Amino acid sequence: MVKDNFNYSVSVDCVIFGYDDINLKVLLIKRGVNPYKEFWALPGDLVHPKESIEDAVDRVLVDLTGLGNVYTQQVKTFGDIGRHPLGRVFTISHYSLIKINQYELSPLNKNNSPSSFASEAKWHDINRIGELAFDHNKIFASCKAHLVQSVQSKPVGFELLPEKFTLSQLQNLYEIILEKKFDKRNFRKKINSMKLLVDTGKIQKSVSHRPAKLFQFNKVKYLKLKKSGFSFEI
Amino acid sequence: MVKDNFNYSVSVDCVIFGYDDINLKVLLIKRGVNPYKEFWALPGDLVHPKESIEDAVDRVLVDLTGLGNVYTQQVKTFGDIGRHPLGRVFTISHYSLIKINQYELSPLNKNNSPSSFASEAKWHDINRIGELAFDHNKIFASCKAHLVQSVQSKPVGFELLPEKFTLSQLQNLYEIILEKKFDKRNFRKKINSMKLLVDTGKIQKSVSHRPAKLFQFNKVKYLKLKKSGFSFEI
DNA sequence: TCAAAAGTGTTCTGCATACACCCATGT
DNA sequence: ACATGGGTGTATGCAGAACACTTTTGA
Repeated sequence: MVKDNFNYSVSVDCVIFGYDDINLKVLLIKRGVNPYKEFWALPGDLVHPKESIEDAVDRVLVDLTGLGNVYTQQVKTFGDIGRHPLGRVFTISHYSLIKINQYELSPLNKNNSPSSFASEAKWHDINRIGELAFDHNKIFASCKAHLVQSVQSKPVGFELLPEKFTLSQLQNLYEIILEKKFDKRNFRKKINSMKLLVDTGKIQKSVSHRPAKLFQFNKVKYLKLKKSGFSFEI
Repeated sequence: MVKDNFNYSVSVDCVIFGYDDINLKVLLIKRGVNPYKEFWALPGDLVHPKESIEDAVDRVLVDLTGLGNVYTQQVKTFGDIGRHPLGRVFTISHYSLIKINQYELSPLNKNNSPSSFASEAKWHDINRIGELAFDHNKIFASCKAHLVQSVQSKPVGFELLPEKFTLSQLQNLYEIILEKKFDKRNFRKKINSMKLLVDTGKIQKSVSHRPAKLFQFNKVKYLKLKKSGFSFEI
């Protein structure tokens, strides 16, 4: 293996999902530099020489959102010859699920940071993202499809909800991701039968209707159950 | 983006699964060169400059097995800093499912071919693969886990069976991959209810017991059904 | 008192499970 | 004739689906 074989570049791209109680959103940046200046794009950056793939993803997330400790899933690597005009760049796509109410837009355009490519960052409704830079529409589609699969067999939906949430919020989230309606009573029966939610004893405030109970996801219990063969299914 | 950012190398690695009517097997090569000389390893090669990821995988497969048109699934990209002693090499792992009876060992050590790393290629029982080169044990584990998931929601098991197969072969395959037993009558009821197999009218020959009917998987019908919302579930 | 969403049980249907015997072939 | 795996049906239980009304709050 000679030096000639080390001519490629590798990046990570992140599909950052959030849920605002109405729709599923994705956080996009508007590119302030060429190529694809003024196009909306997935946030991402090159993997640095002394950094693992996971560290690069975390760096992008922290830099853009200020959030660490975020649920992240590697999805697929894209490396078509012409996908980047400046050379052969492979990009390892990921999606992250964040609690949108914890999100605060970081100041952009810090030097040498992933968001230094960006002139703006904004949440977009996942059904209205238009034409993105590079092959990012393809990447987004892969990540969305992966999320749809994942949410049905792993309790990852909770990563998109606040710490304390109502059953209607949970149901609405599933309805939006899976694009189908659930019967309220049957949905609650199923969730209840898993015994993974704990009633916090608190209720919603200042809603102009009967306030709903607030629940929390018991992750520790889930991990124990999983070890003994339990599988989460919606 | 300057030249400095193009210092990495990218390879593909393939977990090639086969099924010999008894066990699930993986095709490994014994490395004839350093690093990891004499270690068993997953077949793989660098992605060439003018070649897509998929083409690189196909090249590895054709070179080693002579088989084209093989079911292949990208799984995960590994790029830890120390994973390759000669530099930063990212590897995009895949698994392939082949009909083991179509497989013929190709002559090894052709120049400039993926198998030029190899002194030997051999099928290994998936439960007895020992310590592999690089991080290939981790890669194998990922691919195996992905296969286990996949086989339960997609009809990929048929890729491991001959064109015409018996229901017992099919059941045994699932039992081995999922490491659990099925009831013969219930298994057949389920398979039958999907109406995806066609009775070829032929039967086994030269078996010292009642010969079994041979079936074929109707892929065209599956693809149609899938479009209208059908989902394969074992 | 009205509007809005929360919360709650029962019936029915269909699918998963459990289970045992006869059949066709080669030796 | 015997050994080996092939092939088949029924009864039971459980989980998913369909379905409507009362409750609690803010305005």
